[in-house]
This record gives sequence, structure tokens and C-alpha cells, in this order.
Amino acid sequence: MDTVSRTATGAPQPRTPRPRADALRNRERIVTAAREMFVEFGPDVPLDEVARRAGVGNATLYRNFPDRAALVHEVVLAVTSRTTDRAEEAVAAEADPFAALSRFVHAAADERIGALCPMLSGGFDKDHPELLAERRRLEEAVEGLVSRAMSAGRLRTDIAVGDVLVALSQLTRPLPGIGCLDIDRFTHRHLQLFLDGLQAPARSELPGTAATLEDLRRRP
Amino acid sequence: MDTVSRTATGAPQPRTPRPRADALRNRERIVTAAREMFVEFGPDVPLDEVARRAGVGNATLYRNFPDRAALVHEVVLAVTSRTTDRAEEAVAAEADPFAALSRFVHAAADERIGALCPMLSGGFDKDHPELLAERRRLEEAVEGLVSRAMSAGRLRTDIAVGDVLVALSQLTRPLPGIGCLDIDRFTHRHLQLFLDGLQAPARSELPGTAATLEDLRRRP
Amino acid sequence: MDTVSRTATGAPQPRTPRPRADALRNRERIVTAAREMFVEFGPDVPLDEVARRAGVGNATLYRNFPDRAALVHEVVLAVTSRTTDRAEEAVAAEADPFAALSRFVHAAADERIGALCPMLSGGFDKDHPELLAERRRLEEAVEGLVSRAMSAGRLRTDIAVGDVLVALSQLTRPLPGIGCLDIDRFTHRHLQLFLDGLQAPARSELPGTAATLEDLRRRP
Amino acid sequence: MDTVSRTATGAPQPRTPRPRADALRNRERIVTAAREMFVEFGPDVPLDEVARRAGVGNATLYRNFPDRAALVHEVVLAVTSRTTDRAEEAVAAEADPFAALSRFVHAAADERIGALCPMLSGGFDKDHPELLAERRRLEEAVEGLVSRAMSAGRLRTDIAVGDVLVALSQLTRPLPGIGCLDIDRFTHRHLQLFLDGLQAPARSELPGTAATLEDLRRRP
DNA sequence: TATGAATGAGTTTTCATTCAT
DNA sequence: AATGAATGAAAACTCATTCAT
Repeated sequence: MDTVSRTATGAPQPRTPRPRADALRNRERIVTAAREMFVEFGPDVPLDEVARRAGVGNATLYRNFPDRAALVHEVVLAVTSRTTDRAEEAVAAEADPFAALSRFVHAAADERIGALCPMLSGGFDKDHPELLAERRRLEEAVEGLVSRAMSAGRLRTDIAVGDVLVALSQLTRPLPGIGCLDIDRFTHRHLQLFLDGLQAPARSELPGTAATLEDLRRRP
Repeated sequence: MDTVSRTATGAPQPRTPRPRADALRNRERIVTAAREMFVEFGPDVPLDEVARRAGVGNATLYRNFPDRAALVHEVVLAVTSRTTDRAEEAVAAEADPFAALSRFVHAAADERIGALCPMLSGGFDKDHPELLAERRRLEEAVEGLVSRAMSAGRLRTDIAVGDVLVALSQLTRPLPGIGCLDIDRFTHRHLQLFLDGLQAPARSELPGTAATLEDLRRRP
Repeated sequence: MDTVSRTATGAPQPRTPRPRADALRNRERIVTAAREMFVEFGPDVPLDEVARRAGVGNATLYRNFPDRAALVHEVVLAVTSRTTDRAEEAVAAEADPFAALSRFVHAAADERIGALCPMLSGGFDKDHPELLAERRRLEEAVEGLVSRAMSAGRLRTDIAVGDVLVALSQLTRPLPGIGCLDIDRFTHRHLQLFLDGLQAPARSELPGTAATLEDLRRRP
Repeated sequence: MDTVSRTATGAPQPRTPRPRADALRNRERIVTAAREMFVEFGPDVPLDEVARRAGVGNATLYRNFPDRAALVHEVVLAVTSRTTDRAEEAVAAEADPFAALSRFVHAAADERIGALCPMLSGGFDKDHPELLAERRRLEEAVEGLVSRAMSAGRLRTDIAVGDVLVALSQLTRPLPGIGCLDIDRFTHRHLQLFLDGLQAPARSELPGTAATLEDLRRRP
């Protein structure tokens, strides 16, 4: 079989994955599997299961991610990055500023941004520089959406990026064993209700402080 | 309170009703400890730790609750019951129908209704008769709040009890290690935004179906 | 069988070990098994094997000793203590001061004092107060043996307690897989040669410093 | 050096003897790294670490030494060979026979002969012909030192080569994490005491048997 | 009944060894 | 021939649950 695969040339990608390129491929497959399984089974899913789903041996997972925290880190990074992409797409796709925000919110749900929630829980190094940078990118992108909507008078002015991101994450947070909270039947619905609450003019006095994600976890 | 009265018989007892009372006290202490720790550390907190916090031996916990599911069951029951109480109080306390709903929502957050979320996850027997009955009570109470607000023209008419309860649970869901998502600084704020979205007139077309909690685990 | 054992009264100890007293018994059995197996197989012997040899489940071992270090700690304590006993016995048993030292040295070998060596290696907390105290006791006892022999003019005066203890430990250090370096055929022989070197008058100039065990591990 | 000459053939080679020379260089670097790390971290040091220290890939190590035993084998061979060299040098360098023995003993310590100890432990094929031959060379060389000292009346006559080699190995045996038992401050000192015990006239009756290294693993 | 202790099964993690370039 | 990556088997350690007083 070695000879066979060695002669497989122009094929887009033979089914037998090859080392050099495959190291990267494996790494990505692990992250993908982890992202899916964190959503599906919660953040405590056995890493051996993740490895199995990724189609690699457990030790390969550990070679790439020395411990669970490292894997979680990478997944958070990936989800954050993809969500940022959605934010930028939303700007481009919608002329109306509130429509853009709205589009982003629903797209972020589809990216399972809610899966970030349990990962931000205790003992997670949310201040790692790499994460910090990626989160900044996300917050800036969303800040753009928010401020534009505010400028257009479409958004109440007493809210902040953190309000959007945290509530969005919570509302779309997966219930392990149920998929992503039956995302089609409930989640988008609740997001819509939440978006309605965001619109100007403000109806009520908001309690609490308009904080960034940054503040989360910094107890007063 | 309900559990207490169920076992408190009319049998004549010496004025020091120690033995049985202690057993009940233990049971309640365990449920209380479990509720707190589920919120604080997530639903996978070691049961030995729960027993320690309750101040009893682990075997005492297991005598009262044969396995984790039984304990979760009891906690869900307790939280549901207490939340129902809040709903009923809200009716009594507020003349304005929307204010009542609003009061209930914030009170439910303080009861940590969000801690129910992980319990709605896979592998939890949400259809147990006892739970079903208790959930009916809650849904009826909230249904009262909702329909009164609708009748008064204060609530958009395309929402259902399930919308309120599920979104409420998600928005207040605890992040283990952070307590209840810094409930004072964020959660009440997001709840308020959500409530604003609930008000009439409806601003947007809602996707999904207006379902009860019942529907939640029934995949389409 | 419960009834049977419950009626076993005056028996010194029924073969079915009972909890309360057995907790202690188990603990001791684990330490004993560990001591033997460290000698026989080295300090990296799987703890599960130690548990098996002790006749308990692995978790029982971990309940008593949270990690390998804790178990090693206890074994070192036990061996040190038993060796101190041998030193005190030697004083009592031999009128001649050098004979007493000699007797101690050979007795310490039989206590497998050499098994302490690998345990003093890297990453072992040799300065734990409990260990420190026990080691002091040993050093004081041996100091007594040494100084008496010196006073009697039977021991060269340029040696110290540490010389005796370290060399003794090294010479009796077990070779895992061979028992205790075939202790009867070689070790006592080498100890005797070493003892001969200790006698007065000194024949040679000693290099190095006469240090206590304390100094070991404190690199200059 | 021996290994080098064994593979260095007389075949005509281009003036840049790169390929084969590199292979040999690698092999030697691995053995050197292994010797150092066995001393420093014990015989269970991960082979990947050895490869890293040697500056080669792990697979290169495995190409040269199919398993740990093969590497240990080679290290033992190297240390034995170098120690034999020291014995022969000692003969040449010292006119006095006991001085020669003494010089050898301290030189062997510097060669880390103590690192051989764990290799004498269970599961090591000490009877491999190559090792046997190399050990014979060492024993013959030391036998020369010993018998000459005996003939000169400088050495008690009830000792054997094995006594010297085994005790020497034990006394200089490294404590992983501490290097070679702080060789300058302790080991040479203890060796000197041991040497003093070897001198004629014998002071005590020796227990055990005067055996060769050969006997070491043959249980009675 | 209440309890501390015991236990086995499950998870994380490491490492010798093999694979494929 | 040299290498980085892959792998399974083994070891450390945890925890739900049971046992025996």
C-alpha cells in the first residue's frame, strides 16, 4: 500500500493522510472534534473520545495539546476568530446598521459562540495574550456594529459591547446532550427577543454596569 | 417545606422530637448544599464535597439520594418550587401586570433558576411525575403573569411561557467558578434588556415556535 | 458471615479484618508493602502493585497517601525510625563501643536503610519537619555511637556521623530485581571492610568534608 | 574509541568522509548523552530526552539502539571500557602497588562507575558475550592491581576483585537529581575510608564470600 | 441511622516504540 | 540514514457507589 499511495499524485487528497501535511491536518481535526464535542457533551468530555472522533490516537492529541487547558484554549481561539469573521461579514452584507448587528447575532449563534461560556469558567486562563488579542479583535468588530447602530439611532445608547457578547453567549449556550439548545426552535427566537430589547428608544432603566467582556471574572 | 410536611405525621412525640427531625434536617442541608455547589462549581461537583459542605458523611447523602440523579432531581424540585413561590408573590405584590412579570423575572434570577439549565441536559429524567407536576405549577404561575400582561396590552402576543422560562434560565445560568455570572453586574441588566424585548408592540417577526418547556428535549 | 464474626470474641484477631481497627491496619500494611517493594523493585514501582501486595484497592492507598511522595515520605519515616531503634539497641547490647557501632551498621543493613537512598533523590522533600525530626533522632543516636567509640580511641577522629550514614546507605542500597544486593553474600562483607577503615589509627588523609546528612543535596 | 575502530574500515574513502562519519558521531553522541543522563536522572530517563540531549531525533536513537536495553548495554560497555583504561593507567602511573589501586579507585569514581549499578539490576542481560568480554578485561586489570598489592603485603588477602568493584560501584552510585552523590564532598572520602579497610593487616573476620562480579546475580 | 473507609471503573497523562516521509 | 509524528499500552489519580461498624 505504500507503493500505491506513493504513486497517487494529482489527486486532491488521497484518503490515506500523509505525515508532513497531515500533522497540521490532524491538529485541525482535533480542534474541530473538540469544538463539536464540547458543544455536544460539555467541556468535560473525555479527551480520549475527542481523539477518537478526530480519528487519531490519544497521544497525538496530547502531543499537540499538553493538557485539556491547551485544547480548550485553542478551541476558544478558533471560535472567537470565526465569530469575528461573522461580524465583519455582517458589516459588509447589510446596509442597515441594526440589520447588520442582528445578522451578526444570529450568525454567532450558528458558530456556537455559546460554547465559549463554560470555557470561560473557573481556572481558565482568559488573560492569555493570544486570547486577549483575539478577543480584542472580536470586541472591536462588534463595537463597530454597535456604534454604527447607535449613531443611526437604532440602538439604545446605554448598552455596551459586553452586554451583547455576554448575553449572546449565554442565550446560545449549549445544553450538553441536547445539541445546541435546539438552536432552530428556541435560540434564534430568544435572540430576536433580546435584539428587540436592544433597539432604541430605551424603555427601561438598566441596572448594573455596561462592561466589556474584560470585566467578567474580575470580582469587585 | 413541602418535604417536611409530607413526613411530619401526627404521631405523638416526646417534646424533644430529635431523631426524625435530625434526619429531615440532614436531608434539607444536603439539598441546600447541592443547590449552592451546583451553582458554584457546576453539576459535576463531587458528591463527597456536597456531603462535606452539608456537614454529613457521604453515606448519609447516599442514604437519602441513591445516586446523583436523585439529588439533582430534588434540587430541581426545590428550585422550581421556590421559583413558583416567587411568581405567586409577584402577582400579589405588583398591581401592574408587566411590573409583576418583571419582578418575577428578576426574583427568579436571585433564586438561581439558571442552575436548572444543566439539569435539563441529556440523561436527566425531566418527565418524572413529581417534576412534571412541579413544573406544571411553575408554568401555570408564569402563564398567569404572561397572559395578564398580554391582556393588558403590555406584552407582545407571539411569545409563550417557554420563551420566558428558557431564556430566563439561560441568561442566569451560572458559570462555575464565577458564581452566577456576576449576577448583580450583568445578569439583571441582560434580563432587563430581554424584558424590553418582550413588551408590546412586537418589533420583529420571531423565528421558531412558541413552545413550552415540555418541548425542549423532544427533537424534531 | 456477619453473625459469625460478631460472635468471635476473645480471639486475638479474627482473619476477617474489621473497619475501625482495620483502617490503621490497612495503613500499616500499605507502608510495609511499599517498603518491601521499593527495595525489591525500586522507587518507581507502580502504586497499584503496592496496593495489590498490601491487599487493598488502589483507591485505599490513595486515600491514605494522596500521591507517591506522601507514601515515600511515610516509608522513609518508618525506616529511619526503625534504624534509630537499632542504634539504641546496639548501645544497650554491646559493652565495647566499637562493637556497638559495628553491630548497628550491620543491623541497619538488615533494616534496609539503603532503601532510603533513591528516596532522597531529586524532588523529595527531605526538609519536611517530620522527617527532619526523625532524622535528628537517628543522627543523635549514631552520634552517640560514634563519639563513644572515638572517646575509647577505637575510631579515627576525622569522621562524622554523615560519613557513616551516607556510606552505609550507599553500600546497602538495593539493586532492584536482585533483592538487597545479595545482602548476605556481599553487603555485610563490604560493611565490614568499611568498618575496618573507620578504626583508629587513621591511615590516610581523608579528602572532602566531614558533613552531616543535612549537607547532602546542598550544592556548594 | 573501541566502537569507532571496529567500524572504521580500510576502504578507500573520498577525502570528505561525511556520511559514515556522521552516523558514528551520532552514535557516540547518543551514548555520551545517555551516560550523562543515566547519572543525572537515573536509568529510567525518557529516551526522547536522551535523543534531545544528543541532538538527534528519537528515531535516530532507535535506529542505533533498538530498545532501552541496547542503549544501556552500550553505556555499560563504554563505562566498563573507560574504567579499564583507568586501571591500566594506574598501573603505569604509580610505582607503589597500593597507591596504584587507590588511584584506580578514585579514577573509577570520576568515570562514574557507579552508574553501572542500576544496570546490574534485574532484567539486564549481563551475560551478553560482548559485556562478558569487556568485564573480563576490567576484572583482569583490577585483579592485577589487587594481586600486586597483596604480594607487596599491602592488601589483606581475604578480599577479591568483586569486593572492590561492587563496593566501589555502590559507594559511587549516583542519586538522580543530585548528580553523583556530591562526588567531591562525599564520595572520594568514603572511598578513602573503604580503601583504608582494604589494607593489610586484616582487622576483622569478613562475612560472606569473596566472589567475582559474576556471582552477583546468581541467587544461592 | 449515620458514618468513615473501601473499592473498581473511568480519565488523564506519559513513554517506549513504530511509521512514513 | 534521519526525522517528526503517531500510537497503544501502562501508570497516576479521581470519584461514584458500596460496605461494615
